[in-house]
Amino acid sequence: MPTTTGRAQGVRERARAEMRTEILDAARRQLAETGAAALSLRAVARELGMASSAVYRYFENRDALLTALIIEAYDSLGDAAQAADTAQPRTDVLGRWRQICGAVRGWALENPALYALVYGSPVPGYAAPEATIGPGTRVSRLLTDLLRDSVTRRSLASTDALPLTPQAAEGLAPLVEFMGPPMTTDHALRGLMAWTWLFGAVSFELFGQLNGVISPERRTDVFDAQVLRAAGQLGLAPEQDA
Amino acid sequence: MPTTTGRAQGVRERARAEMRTEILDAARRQLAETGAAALSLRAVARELGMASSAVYRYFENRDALLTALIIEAYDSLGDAAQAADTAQPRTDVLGRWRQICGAVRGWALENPALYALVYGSPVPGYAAPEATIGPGTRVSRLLTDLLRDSVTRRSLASTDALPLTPQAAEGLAPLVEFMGPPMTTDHALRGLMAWTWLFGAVSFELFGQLNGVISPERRTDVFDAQVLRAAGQLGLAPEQDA
DNA sequence: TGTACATCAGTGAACGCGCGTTCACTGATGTAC
DNA sequence: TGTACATCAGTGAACGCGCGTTCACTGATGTAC
Repeated sequence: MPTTTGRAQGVRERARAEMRTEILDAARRQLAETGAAALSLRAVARELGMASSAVYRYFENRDALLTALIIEAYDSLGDAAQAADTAQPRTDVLGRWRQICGAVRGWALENPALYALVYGSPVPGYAAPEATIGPGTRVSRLLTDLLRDSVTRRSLASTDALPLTPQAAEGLAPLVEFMGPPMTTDHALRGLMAWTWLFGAVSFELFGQLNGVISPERRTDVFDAQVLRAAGQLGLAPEQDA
Repeated sequence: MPTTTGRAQGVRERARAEMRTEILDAARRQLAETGAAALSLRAVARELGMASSAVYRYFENRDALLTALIIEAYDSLGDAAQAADTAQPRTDVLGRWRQICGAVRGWALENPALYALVYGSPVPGYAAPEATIGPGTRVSRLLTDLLRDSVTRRSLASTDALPLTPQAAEGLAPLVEFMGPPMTTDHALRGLMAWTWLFGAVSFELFGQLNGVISPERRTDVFDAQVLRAAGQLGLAPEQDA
């Protein structure tokens, strides 16, 4: 029945969208202070000067708010990493790897609460819905594409593939499929380790595990050094590997 | 004034200690269900059938309970890793590395809530007191000792030390000191990456990041494969490195 | 060994607080004729 | 262009709940003589 004029509804919809982002902004701010588990609808509403019940016009419940924040986080991180990637010449795979790593770390340092939300311990009692899966794989997709470019350009040494048990190869099968041809099980294992290292390094730094281990003012330098070594182990910088 | 007979007080003290561990047990159980942020003194007391105020006879407040759990977690993990280490011949550095990694992962899978407590996102509003620092370094200490044994036994190749910027070396200085002589900056960087990878891998598995990436029933195999590769990169298995 | 006293574990009520969610409502904005 | 009606954002009170912490208390256990 709504034979929308388009313009008029547009105004209301725009107001709705604005209010929605205002709520998300406030929620993001609060996340930083209290953590995901203690994120409170009422506090969000309070910060915006509105009745807590009004938030329900925009989000079905607290979990829906959390889900929106998670998707936002994955998307924001994905954007940052992708921008860093495409700013490099496509052929400069080492440069792309370094830029992606730096972007992931930089984004995490700027948005520690959002990072913890998606890469920290799961929020108890909250099960991430399927809608978060897609955005969650954007960084992996970038790394995969990078690796594939390396392989097809022959700059990834194919000679030093190491042996693997059949069981391990079987376990890596979904990842090989995600990577797509012509990627092999060996590429999958290397990529998995690089990916694991990258987020392990960022998590360690953010979650305080490096305190007393790496001088705070030199963390970027140490991170960069690790990025280079990881590139060698990935096979991106053959002259460094062995 | 208390000219303790020793025996009598011993009874009371033993009862105290027992009650304390009962409270900690209940708290641990609850941690698994609700997460650290939602850990509740009242719920712990309820589970033990006592008044919530009684808990204050044993722990000054909620944070003190959390601190006790954190120390317990670090100690329990440290025990597991140490037992795995010492079960291997001291000269078998590769075997020790594999066992330590397996023990860390195994402990984490058995105690996911405790693992998340110490290696997950920090609990908002809770600042870990100094008492947690010592127990927190036990695994790093094991890995460091292992690396040193490798070096002194010459089974860690010293020829393939890669270049490092002075800034990165400076940042690694506290770690080099922690490792003690004769460890170098290169050893520190390698050790840091292995340590980062290990906990990154365990966190990814526990926090659900491997869902859809590695077949659940083959995760142990894939983990073992990574452990071997990491050993090569660490320099523990020279025949695999390069 | 027996008695007076001190210590201390545990109780239960109370404090003030914040939470998620529902619901009947008001009033402004948009729609249809 | 003007009017009757529908839609919908936002309100405020209420629901039932759980939380950490304090405090005066009771009664059992241990201590000193």
